[in-house]
Amino acid sequence: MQRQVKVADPFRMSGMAEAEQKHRWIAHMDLDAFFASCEQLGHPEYAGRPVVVGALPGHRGVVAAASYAARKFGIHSAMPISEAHRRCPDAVFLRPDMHKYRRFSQQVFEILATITPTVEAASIDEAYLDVSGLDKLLGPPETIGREIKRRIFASTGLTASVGIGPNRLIAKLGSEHRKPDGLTVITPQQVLDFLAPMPVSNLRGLGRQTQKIFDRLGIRTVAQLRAYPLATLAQHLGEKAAANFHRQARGIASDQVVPERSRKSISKETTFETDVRDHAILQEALRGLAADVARTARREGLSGSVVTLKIRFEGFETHTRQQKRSRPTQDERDIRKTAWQLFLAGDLPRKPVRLIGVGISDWDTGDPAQADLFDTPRQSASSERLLKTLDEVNAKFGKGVLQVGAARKGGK
DNA sequence: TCTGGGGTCCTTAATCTA
DNA sequence: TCTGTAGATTAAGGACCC
Repeated sequence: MQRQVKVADPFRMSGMAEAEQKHRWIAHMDLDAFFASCEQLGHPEYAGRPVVVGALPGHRGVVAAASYAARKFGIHSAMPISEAHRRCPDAVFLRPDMHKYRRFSQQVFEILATITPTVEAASIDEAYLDVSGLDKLLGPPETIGREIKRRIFASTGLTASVGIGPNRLIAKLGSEHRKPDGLTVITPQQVLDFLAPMPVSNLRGLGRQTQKIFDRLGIRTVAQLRAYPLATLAQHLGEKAAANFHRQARGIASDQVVPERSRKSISKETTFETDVRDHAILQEALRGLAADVARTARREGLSGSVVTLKIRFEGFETHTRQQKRSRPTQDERDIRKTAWQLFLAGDLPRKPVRLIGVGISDWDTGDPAQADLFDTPRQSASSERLLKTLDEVNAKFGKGVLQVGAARKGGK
C-alpha cells in the first residue's frame, strides 16, 4: 500500500488533483537503427548484413548508426570508425545520406500526426506523443502502441520501438526496454518496480563523468540511488543535478509534450582530414560555415546577437570564444568577420587546428517585423504545425558544407 | 584507441550596473 | 564622490543527448 501511495508522485507534474487518480499517457517512439535501416530498405542486398553508417574506413570520424547485425560485432554509435572496421572489416560502410533520412522521417511524422496532433519531435528518429484520452478511439495503451508500430511499418517498412508510460522519462525508458521492434507499457503502479533494478546509467543526463561519481559512491542501481540521502548526493553532484536524479529515481518527470520547440542557436562545424595551420584554409572553411549558418538563419527568420567561434586543436583541446554584437545579424559577412576577429584575438593557443565551427544565438525577439522580412512563404494547410515540426527536425539535422563527419543518431 | 556534427542545459567566473 | 555589495549579464567550458 505504501508503494501505491508513492507511485502517485508522477502525476504531480501534471497539475492534476491527486484524488482524481488521473494521469497522462505519454508514448515514446524510437526508430530502430534508423540510418542503417533506411539504407537497407533502399538496398535489399544489405538486408541482414552488418551496415555501418558514418565516416568511411581510413578517414576521421565515428559511427553514426549501426544495423543490428553490426551491433553483434560490438559496433555502436559514437565508436571511432577505425575501431568499427577492425571489429568487422566485411561490414558495409556508408556515408550518411541525410536527404534520404529526412524523407523517411517526414513520412513517419505524418503517420504519427494521424494518431494524435500532440507530437513532439525529439530528433530525426524519435518522438513523444501525448496519447491520453485516445482509449475510446483506439483502445488501451497496448493497442495504441501496436497501432503506432503497425502504421509506421505499413507505410515505410521501418520498425520502431515504443514505450508508453505516465510521463516522458518512463515512456523513453520503456522504448529502450525492448529493442528492436519492441513495445513496453508501464502503468503508474509499475513505475517503481520497473525502475528499481535498472543501472543508474539508464537515467537521463547521466554520462561518463557523472557515472564515475556514482561508482565512487557505490550507487549502481536506481533502487540504491533512491535510498541514498539527497543531501549527501548534492555534496558530490550539486543541488540541481542531485535533485534531478533523485526525482528520476522515483519516476517523477514531466508529462508535457510540446509540439513546437523553438531553437536556441544555429551552428556549423567541420573537422579537417588533417590538422591545419594555414590561415587561408581556416578562413576559407569559416567562409563556407558562416554562409551555411546565415542561410539557415534567413530561412528561419532568425537574427542572432551572439557569434560563437569553436576551435579544436590537435590533441582534442577545445575552446569557444563568443562576442555579443551591438546588433543582431543573419549576414554571412558579419558572422565570418566576427568569428575571424575572435580567432585572431590572441588568447588562443597557436597550434594546428583540427576543427573549426561557428554559430549564432541570442535571437532578436524585439522586432517582429524583422522576422516577417525573411519568413519564407510556405503552403498554408491544416498541417502547418506538423510542417513546422518537420522544418525544425530538418534544420536540426541539416548537412554541413565542408563536412567529413556524420551526424550521429541515437541508441547506445 | 580515437574520438563527427549539431544541439541544449548547467556551472562558474568575470564584469557591469544599480 | 567613493566604496561596498548584490544581482544581472556576459563569457567560457563541461557534460550530455541524438
